[in-house]
Amino acid sequence: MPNSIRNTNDAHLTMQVVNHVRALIENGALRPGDRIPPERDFARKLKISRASLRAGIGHLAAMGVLNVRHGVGTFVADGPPALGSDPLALLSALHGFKPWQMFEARLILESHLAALAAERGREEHFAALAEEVAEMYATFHDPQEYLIHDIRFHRTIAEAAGNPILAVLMETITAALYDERRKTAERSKSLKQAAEIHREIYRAIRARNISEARTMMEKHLRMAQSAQVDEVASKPKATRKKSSGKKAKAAY
Amino acid sequence: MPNSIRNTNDAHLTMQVVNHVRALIENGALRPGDRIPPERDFARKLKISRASLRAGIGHLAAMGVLNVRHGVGTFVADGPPALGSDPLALLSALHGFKPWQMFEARLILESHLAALAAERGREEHFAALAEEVAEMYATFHDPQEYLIHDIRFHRTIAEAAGNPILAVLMETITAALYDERRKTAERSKSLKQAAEIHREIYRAIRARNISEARTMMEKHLRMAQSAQVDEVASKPKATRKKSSGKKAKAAY
DNA sequence: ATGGTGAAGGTGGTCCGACCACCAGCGTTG
DNA sequence: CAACGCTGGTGGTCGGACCACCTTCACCAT
Repeated sequence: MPNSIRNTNDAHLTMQVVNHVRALIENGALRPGDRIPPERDFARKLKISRASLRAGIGHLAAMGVLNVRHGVGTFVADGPPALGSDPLALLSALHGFKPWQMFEARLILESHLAALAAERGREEHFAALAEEVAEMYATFHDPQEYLIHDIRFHRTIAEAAGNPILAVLMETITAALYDERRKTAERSKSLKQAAEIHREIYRAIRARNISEARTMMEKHLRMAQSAQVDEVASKPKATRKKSSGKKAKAAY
Repeated sequence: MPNSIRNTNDAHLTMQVVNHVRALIENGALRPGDRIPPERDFARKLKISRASLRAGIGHLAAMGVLNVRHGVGTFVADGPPALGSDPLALLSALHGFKPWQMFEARLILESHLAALAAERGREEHFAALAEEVAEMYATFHDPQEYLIHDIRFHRTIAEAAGNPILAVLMETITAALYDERRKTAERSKSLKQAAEIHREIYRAIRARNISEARTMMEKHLRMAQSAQVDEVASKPKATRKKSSGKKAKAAY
């Protein structure tokens, strides 16, 4: 049985809810930021129980399409397109992604993004980039604050590249990457150095020097990688007691 | 409020379940293909209601980490790493991704993948690629069947590239892309032509000719794009009655 | 008036317990 | 020996009660 694409599992009703909402979005009845009806009403309207409706909403929320706020309501996601950070993190643990693979993926995406930004970026983007670079110089003594602008810088490049899909993919990877980075406060030494490179990237993009933008971005990311590569090696290998044939009665 | 990365919402208990399972996976207690305890038992073990547990499982299932089979049990995903196809399709509808952006993203990923495959691929991968190419030649009169091997060919390249993360991203995009493609049966004329190019890609990879592999893949994808670009243009623009200030009482 | 305070209503979150639908396995039956 | 059908276990659905959170607004003290 050559299951062509994907065995889109999931129960009937859950699927029904997902598709219903998808349809509402596709035909424009729901737009980013909009609020969906209260669960009780919506469930009644769809002729299903609230539990089933919630299952569907859960799926949409897990995929980052809906945004649920306790005591307020459920809304269609609006911010920068994103695909939930957890997914990749989970898959990472599941399939044993290596850090170098993460960096490689990021390198490929971001270098292209930089090139595209140099090619298609507009004045407003350049201004935003300059702003963030300035902020980085001003905060390289405060890793916490610096990181904010670092992220915004890369995010702005992705926006300037004019391809939201690539931007989403980049966000997904960097989110998974930062999960580890957030723990280790960077030395301000390398931060100042990083700010320098960010500035060069910015200049290359503004000058619409495509290959230079790509090259600089690659250089930057390689440095970032080697700077973070230290604090690894201490990952305890996943050990699993070879279940001795019988029941292992795991400690779930 | 500079929300750094993502506002990881979701309720307490749902989160608790997700993290619990994540922990089980990370420390090796759960591996791909394993089965998790029955919902009733698991819920009791975690001291939560079955409903809450199901909410958590729902999230994990939506992210493609768990695979629920009615009447059988819930399992940890094992197949080729994948990130659920719906998510991107949903985001697509939500943020109005253009087809050319999809193709651009795919082009970037797959061309790199082809290059990496030429660089790192092993004999076993080459053999599998040859197999699929042969199958394509044998089935170019049957679009349905052809598609299977087409997919497998690209998937094998991704595997040969040795970076599962990039493979996941590719799968995500192609899945969203095929959703539209499945509807339109391809002309066998172009399929035979496509088979030719696949063969050339294969030869380039086997010869470890990195730049040639990349170039051929780019060529192939560009042709595929223009071949599919026809059946567009008929997308009814999302119209939304500008709510006249009052309540619109939409037809959810 | 102004500003704080608390009650009310609406919304999502959790729980319970029952029942339905599906699947695999095994014994019975022809 | 093969086909049938029962049975146990598992996920799917239901409804309805109650909890937790947020917003609003009337009320009261300043």
